[in-house]
Amino acid sequence: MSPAGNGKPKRDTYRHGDLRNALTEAALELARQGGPEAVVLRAATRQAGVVPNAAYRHFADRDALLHAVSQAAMAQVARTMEAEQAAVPPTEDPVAAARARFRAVGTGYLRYAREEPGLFRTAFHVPGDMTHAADDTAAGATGKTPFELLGEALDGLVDAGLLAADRRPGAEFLAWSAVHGLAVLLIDGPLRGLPPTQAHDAGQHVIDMIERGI
Amino acid sequence: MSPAGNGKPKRDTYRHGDLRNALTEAALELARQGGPEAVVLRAATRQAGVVPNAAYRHFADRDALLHAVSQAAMAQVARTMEAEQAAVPPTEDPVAAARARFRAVGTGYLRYAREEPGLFRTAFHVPGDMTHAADDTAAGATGKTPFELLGEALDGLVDAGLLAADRRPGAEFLAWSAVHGLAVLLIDGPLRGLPPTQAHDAGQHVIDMIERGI
DNA sequence: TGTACATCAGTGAACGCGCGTTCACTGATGTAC
DNA sequence: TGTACATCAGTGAACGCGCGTTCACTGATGTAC
Repeated sequence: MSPAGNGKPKRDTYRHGDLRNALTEAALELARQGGPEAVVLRAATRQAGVVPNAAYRHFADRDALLHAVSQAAMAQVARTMEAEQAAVPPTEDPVAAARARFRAVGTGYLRYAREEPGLFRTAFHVPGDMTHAADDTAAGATGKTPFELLGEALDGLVDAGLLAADRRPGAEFLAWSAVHGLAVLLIDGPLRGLPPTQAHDAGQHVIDMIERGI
Repeated sequence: MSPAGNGKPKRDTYRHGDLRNALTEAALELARQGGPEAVVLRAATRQAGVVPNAAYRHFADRDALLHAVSQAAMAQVARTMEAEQAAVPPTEDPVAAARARFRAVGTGYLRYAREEPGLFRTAFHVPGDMTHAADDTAAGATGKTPFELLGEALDGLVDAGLLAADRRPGAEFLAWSAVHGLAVLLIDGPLRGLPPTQAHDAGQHVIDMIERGI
C-alpha cells in the first residue's frame, strides 16, 4: 500500500512543492471574503495545510504576502476591464468604437468593484504611489495596467475627435476619480446595498458625466 | 495640604465626571492619527486615565465608541463645508453666488479629506447606508449633513439656471462620486503624496468636470 | 442641619484569543563524484 | 549505477503582545427623611 512497503512515510508534508503559490491563493481567498485586514498569515498557512512559520520560506513577512495579493487583485481589475472591452460589439464606425472602448474601461472597473469588493479594496490598500498602479505585476492579460488601459482609451477619444487634445492631459485623474468614487461609495460607503440594476445605472450615469465633463 | 486634613483620599479617580466625553475625545484623536483601525478601546481609556472596562459604563462595546467617533467626524466634514461656503466673497450676482456655493461644497469636502485623512476615513468607515450620512448627529453647525449641503447647493444651481431641472434628480451621486473618488485616491490611493498645490488643482479640475458634466 | 441609605461610576484582576515572528531542528530531495 | 553529502523546505515549540470583554467589588456622591 504505502510507497516504502512496510510503513507510512514519516512525513508527507515535506516539499509541498508549490507553497508560495498555495499561500498566495489562500490569501487571495481571504482578501476576497474580508478585504485586506482579512489577509492573516496564519490563516493562509492553515488553509495550505502547513505550519505557520513555513510562510517565511516564501515571504519576508505578512506585508509581503499582502502585497502579492494586492498585485494579483490589481491584475484582475485590468483583466476585467479588458474583458469588458472585448465584449464590445464590433462596429464599422471608429468614433463609436473609441467611445465604446472608453466606456468599457469604466464599466469593467465598476463591475469588478461590485463583484469582488474585498479584492477591489485590497488592490488599493497597499503602499505605492501612482506608479504602483502602473506597475509590473499589476497588469492584465495584455500586459497593461488599469491605468494604462484608461490612458489608451482616452487617447482613442482624442483620435476619434471626441476629446479635444488640449483636454487630454490629466484626464485620467478626472475619469478615474469619478469612477473610483462611485465604486467606493457602492461597496464601502453610503451607497452600499443599492440594488445591482440601480448600481449599474449609477455607473452609466457617472460615465455619462465623465464623457460630458472631461 | 490634603482636603481631608490628615491623609490623601483613598481614590481620586472616582467620578471622572465627563468620561464619555473624554473617551470620545481620545478616540477621535486616535482616529485622527490612524483611521478607524486605530480606535482601540483600551487606548482610549488609557488616554482618559481610567481602567479599560470603565468604558463599558458609557459605551456598549468598541463598535459603539467607533460609531460615536464616526458621527463626530462626519459632522466635522459638514462644518468644513459650511466654513468654505462662509468664506466665499459676497457678490451681487446670484448666479455667481450659486456657483460659488456649489464649488465650496466640493472644495470643503476635499480640504477636510486632505487635512484630516484619518478622520475622513473614519467618517465613512461605519455601517450605515445613505441615510447614515444624512443622519442626526452627522450634522454641522447649521444642522445639515454633508449630503444635505450638497443637495441644497445643487438646488441653488437649478434656481440660478445653471443646471437644467431634469438633470437635477440623482445629481448628488454624480458630484459626490467624483469628489469622493479624488479624495480617496489622494489620501489612500495612488495619488497619495501629490504635493498640496497639485492636489488642490486636481480638486478644482474635478469640480470643473462636475459642473460641465452633471 | 444631620444621618442613613441607595445608586452607580470607576476599580482590580482575570479570561481566552489569535496574532506575527523567532529558534533550533529534521529529513526528503537533488547533485557530485 | 551507486553512494556520500549539502541544501533548504517545512516542523515543532515557544515567545510576547495587546486586544475586547466579564466578574465581583468599593466607596464617593446625591437624596430622602
